[in-house]
This record gives sequence, C-alpha cells and structure tokens, in this order.
Amino acid sequence: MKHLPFIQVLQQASPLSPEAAAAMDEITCFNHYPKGHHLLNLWQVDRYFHFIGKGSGRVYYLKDGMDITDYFAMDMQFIGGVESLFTKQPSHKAIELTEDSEVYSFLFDDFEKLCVRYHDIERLGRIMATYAFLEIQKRIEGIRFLSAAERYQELEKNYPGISNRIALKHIASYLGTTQVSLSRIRSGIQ
Amino acid sequence: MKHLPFIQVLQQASPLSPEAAAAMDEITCFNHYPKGHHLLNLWQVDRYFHFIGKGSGRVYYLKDGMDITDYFAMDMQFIGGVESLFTKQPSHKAIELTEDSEVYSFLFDDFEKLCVRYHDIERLGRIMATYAFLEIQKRIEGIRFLSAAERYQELEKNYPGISNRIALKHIASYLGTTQVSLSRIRSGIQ
DNA sequence: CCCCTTTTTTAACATATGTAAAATATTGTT
DNA sequence: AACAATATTTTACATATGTTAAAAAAGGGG
Repeated sequence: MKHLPFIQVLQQASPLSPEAAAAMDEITCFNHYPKGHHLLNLWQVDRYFHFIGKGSGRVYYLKDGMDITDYFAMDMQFIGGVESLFTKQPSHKAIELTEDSEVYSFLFDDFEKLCVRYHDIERLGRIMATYAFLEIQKRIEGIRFLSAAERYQELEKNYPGISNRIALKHIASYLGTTQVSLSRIRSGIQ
Repeated sequence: MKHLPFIQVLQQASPLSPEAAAAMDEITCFNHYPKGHHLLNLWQVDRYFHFIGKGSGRVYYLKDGMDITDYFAMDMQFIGGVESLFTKQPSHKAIELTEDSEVYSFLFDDFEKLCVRYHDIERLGRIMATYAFLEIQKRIEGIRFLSAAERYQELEKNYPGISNRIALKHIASYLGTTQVSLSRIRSGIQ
C-alpha cells in the first residue's frame, strides 16, 4: 500500500475490501507542490480529484472580474472541481494551493472504472457524495443566518488558524463579505 | 410495473437492470394526500424518501421561532429529509404538502438494502447524490450574488407559477428575505 | 353570504454591510 | 538593506434590506 494514510481516510467513510482498497491505492499518486501551484486552471476540464494530506488550497472563480473563493481545503481534506469532473465540461472554477502542500490525486475516470468493478467503491462514492451534500447544506444555513462576524468565527472554529495561513482577501470572499468588513470584524469594531 | 412514471424518472439519472427496476417498483408506494398533510413531522426520524408526481411541498424548519422554508419540490421532483434519513437522527426539518398532491414514497432502509443487492441501484444513489450536490452548489451562488429581486425572478423561472401555488410568506423565507421585501419586489418598487 | 382568520401590502424608520479612496503594514526580490 | 509590489486597515459615505406597526385584501367555515 503506497498511500496508506489516504486509503485509511477513505475507509472511514465506508469500508473497502482488500482488493478494492488496493485498486484505489493503485490509481492514486502523491506529489509535493509549492504555494501558488494550480491543481486546476480556469476553463480547463478537470480530470483529477485531490486530497490534501498537508497544506491548503482553495477553489475559486471569477465573478464580474472579482476573485471569489468558493471553498477551502486544509490538511486531510478533499478538493476537486466536482462539476467539471462530473460533467466533463471546462471548469469555471480553478484550484490553487495556498501553501506548499502534499497532495494525493487520482483520475476521476479511473475512479469511475473502479466504481463499475468494485461495488464497495461505488458505495464509497455514494456515501461521500451524500456527506458532501449534507456539508454544503449546513453552509447554506451559515450564509443565511449568520452575520459576517459570526461566519468568520465559525470559519476559525472549523479551520483553526486559517487566517494565519491564507490571505484575508481570500477569506473575505469565501465568507461572502469584503476585505474592509473582515478587517472591521477582526479589529472588533462592530 | 406499478409505478412506471416514477421508475422512468429514476432511469433518467442512471439506467437500471429490469430486476433492479422491478425491485425499486416493489418498495415504492403511491398515495394522494391533501394540502397541509405532513410527510414528516418536526423532531421525527425520517424513514421515507418521497417523489411528488403532481402537486407541491416544502421542507421547512424553525429558526428563532420563525418558519423558514428550506426547499420546494413541485410536480415530478424529489423531496426528503436527507440529513435525518442518512443519520437516523430526529429531523429538525419537516415536510409539508403545499397543495393536494400525488406522492411516491419508499423506505430509505429498503432503498439501502437494494443498494447492497443491486450495484446499479447503488450507482443510481451515487449519481443522484452528486446531482443534488451540484444543484445545491448553484443555489449557494444564487444566494451570494443575486439580490432578493433577482432571486425571486430566478425562482419564478425555475418554478413557473410558483407564487400562485404557494404562500408568499413561504417563498419569502425560502428566498432569504421577508414578506415585506418580497411584497416591495413584486410591486416593482425598488 | 358574512364573519373571522390569515395573508399581503404599505409606510416610517433603523442598521449592517457595501463602495471608494487613502494610509499603513507586510512580503518578496535584487 | 532597500525598493517595489501586494496585502491590510482605516475613514467617510451610500444603500439595500430588515423591523415594527397598521391597513387592506383574500380566503375558509358555518
């Protein structure tokens, strides 16, 4: 098993037979990348799904010329351009590493082939997609009911120390607010 | 096949073998319910997943004593308390029919049993969960970047005639605004 | 058909957050 | 170390949307 830590994380979502686990291990590769490296460029079709073992990254897109962070992933979290992977259309989102990072990656096509061959990998996919749905549902409630200050506090709770690791402008756009508001929030001026 | 229209919708997401389709048909039941009927009560563990053949319903919850609509489903759409189904914990959301409706339902436990028995039903589950994720992701962008007026126009586009079928107070809470603002929007006063 | 309840609209006012521009701090490179 | 580029904070002002309350309209049951 070349990528044990990664395979263990998968198995936490849903157990895999030894053969299925070995097959996942086989399609996975591991790399170090520097801060600023793009795992996915804008308008490119995403082919890989990634897992950040150590480090951090963000999914972002351009909205009226503004750089908007859609999502962060830090140590031991998944990151991917899911829509592009699934639809095989050029991605209107990009993935950039925000620190030097260690990344596990596999081709989504390889994963789908393994879904056909191994029922338990298909199940893993179903369960992880459902988790992702439940997660994003919680995010909607955060956006709807928390003030910008509360959303910032939540983010710091879920990603401790994030504001020392990732530029505040990215955090501001993730939170759906502005650098100016975030600065007010951090200074304690309400 | 007792529930052909429903089974056909499933197959649009991912094809099923005849045996798998028959098994889905077997666990499904069909009912007429009046407006106001609850498919799921608050704090109850959800056991069924539903598909509204004709009519409409909403998922809602209480936030600081306010009734907030989380989601609408109309003719030929799915509705369920996904978090409670998946976690088997009491639901902090309820499902209410907003019109007299025709509803297809199946026990989620039965579905999960069929996922084990039929690989293609498991795949259907994975693909539908992924679709649901992509849908809800679009909703986040709507919430983040559209004004209340634009969100209302989007809703009317996606659910034509909805404001003649569902109380405006429910639409307002779905849109993340107030009855007062929605009324201003509808009257054209900006 | 009328009364009572609920829903929707209108009005007046409050506020969180946005925008723009300038000042300050931080970071990276030679 | 010094400069340039970038990031962050501060200030002043604008505005969309919320809150509260009351009036008007719509709907349901006897």
